[in-house]
Amino acid sequence: MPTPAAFAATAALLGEPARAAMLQALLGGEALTAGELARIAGIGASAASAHLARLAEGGLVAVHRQGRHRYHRLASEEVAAALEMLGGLTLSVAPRRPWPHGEAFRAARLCYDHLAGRLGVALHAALAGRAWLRPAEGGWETSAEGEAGLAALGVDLAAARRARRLACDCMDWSERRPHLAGGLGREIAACCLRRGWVYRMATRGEDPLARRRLALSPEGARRLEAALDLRLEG
Amino acid sequence: MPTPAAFAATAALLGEPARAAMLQALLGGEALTAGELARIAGIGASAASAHLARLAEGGLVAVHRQGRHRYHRLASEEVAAALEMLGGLTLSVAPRRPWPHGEAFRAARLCYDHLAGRLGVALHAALAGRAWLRPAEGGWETSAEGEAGLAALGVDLAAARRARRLACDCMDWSERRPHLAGGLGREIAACCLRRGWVYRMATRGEDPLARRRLALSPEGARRLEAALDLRLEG
DNA sequence: GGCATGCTTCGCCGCTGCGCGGAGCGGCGC
DNA sequence: GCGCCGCTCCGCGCAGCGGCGAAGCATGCC
Repeated sequence: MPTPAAFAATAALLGEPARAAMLQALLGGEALTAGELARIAGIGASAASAHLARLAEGGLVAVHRQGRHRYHRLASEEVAAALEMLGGLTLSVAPRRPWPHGEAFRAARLCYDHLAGRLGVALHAALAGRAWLRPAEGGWETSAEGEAGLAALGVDLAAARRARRLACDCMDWSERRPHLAGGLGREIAACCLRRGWVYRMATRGEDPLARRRLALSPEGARRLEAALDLRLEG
Repeated sequence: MPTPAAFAATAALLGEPARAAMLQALLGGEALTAGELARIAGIGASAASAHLARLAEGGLVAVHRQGRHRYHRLASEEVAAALEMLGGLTLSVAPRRPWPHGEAFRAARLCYDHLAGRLGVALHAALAGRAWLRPAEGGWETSAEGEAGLAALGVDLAAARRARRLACDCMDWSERRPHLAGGLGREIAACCLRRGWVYRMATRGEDPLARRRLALSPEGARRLEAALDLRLEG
């Protein structure tokens, strides 16, 4: 456990409206430029630059320069998990009027780079319940059936294994049960998006939350049910 | 997902050193008076009072007056889970020099009112692995064997069922796997403490973190191994 | 009743830090 | 080369917040 001072320093980075807006936008998993983030946060370029410098210094975002743009993304999935958890806490301690994205968010969304919401939780339960995954040190490992099944779905297992962790739990604030994160969570999400089984409900627009909302296509529902007996009531 | 402003307001409550110190102290699960918290945070009584009022207003702590004392505790286990997760994030983004409690904290500690660390994670794995628990809506439910086994250990199942949630996961920052929270998690911890199977390594002292550290007694190790085949390398 | 204790309220002060505008720097395209 | 664009650095002003001490209120003890 860190010292209170170090803990507070990290929390303070999240506790400022402009930075919070930027981080929430980055939870969509896309890398965004400083200018986009400034517009999202509703502040000028210079203020945004200072905020992003502090977030990078604090290890919460990673920067990647490309030409005259600077692309920012969350530094790790720990950051994403903490943001999700704090978002859930905020909803539970400060029950506000229903937020426009609330219900749709609960069905299916991206949590940084992996699937969350009822879809993500159901997928996690199906993978563990059918023994495609089994508990391992620090998370989960794939079983033989799991490897075969995932490969048949088109998941890039080699890419998943290159991640720092193959598979681990990420707490889902809306379902209060874990969904799958780690390299495998990322690759499953990438596979579903690539094959059109799930798709973003908005690809552009100034609202950063809208881009995180996902919908399951009929094809996707069919394939997931066939492979994993996964059924969503929605 | 909350609005960025609401999210930031909650995070800002955590992002102030004095408040962070108070909240970390409350993670020990004991209710503390305003005066104790002021001393822990190293500030005067009036400043502490203002901070505690804001924490209560924000829904992070609950207050219970008893005579001329005001006892404060964390408002819910969601708060505890978020604090633990942010603590883990802080350690991972700002790897500091080893903190005196670091290693001992990883072995066994209290996370608000339930067991955490290697002990907590091993217990969770043992309960699920031996099918004393099975997945349910919003967390876990007990199986018939589980109820018999837990009752034989001396866990007060009736008290556990009175909680808002019987059993759910709480992410363990040091092990990166879930341990057991909810009413059952609380009662298991209470049972182990009551029977002397685990004990606090410090019951008094100004260091709030020291009180969270737990040790497993030889008797406790024996009983848990007999009942659940639970073995800790330590 | 009288006094000590625990906590809160109030008023004040000082500082941190957020935001802006302007200038500076580097990359890109005509 | 020149101009445009994205981003960063500098200096300024302002506001919010955290800290303290003194006073006020409630509770408990003798």
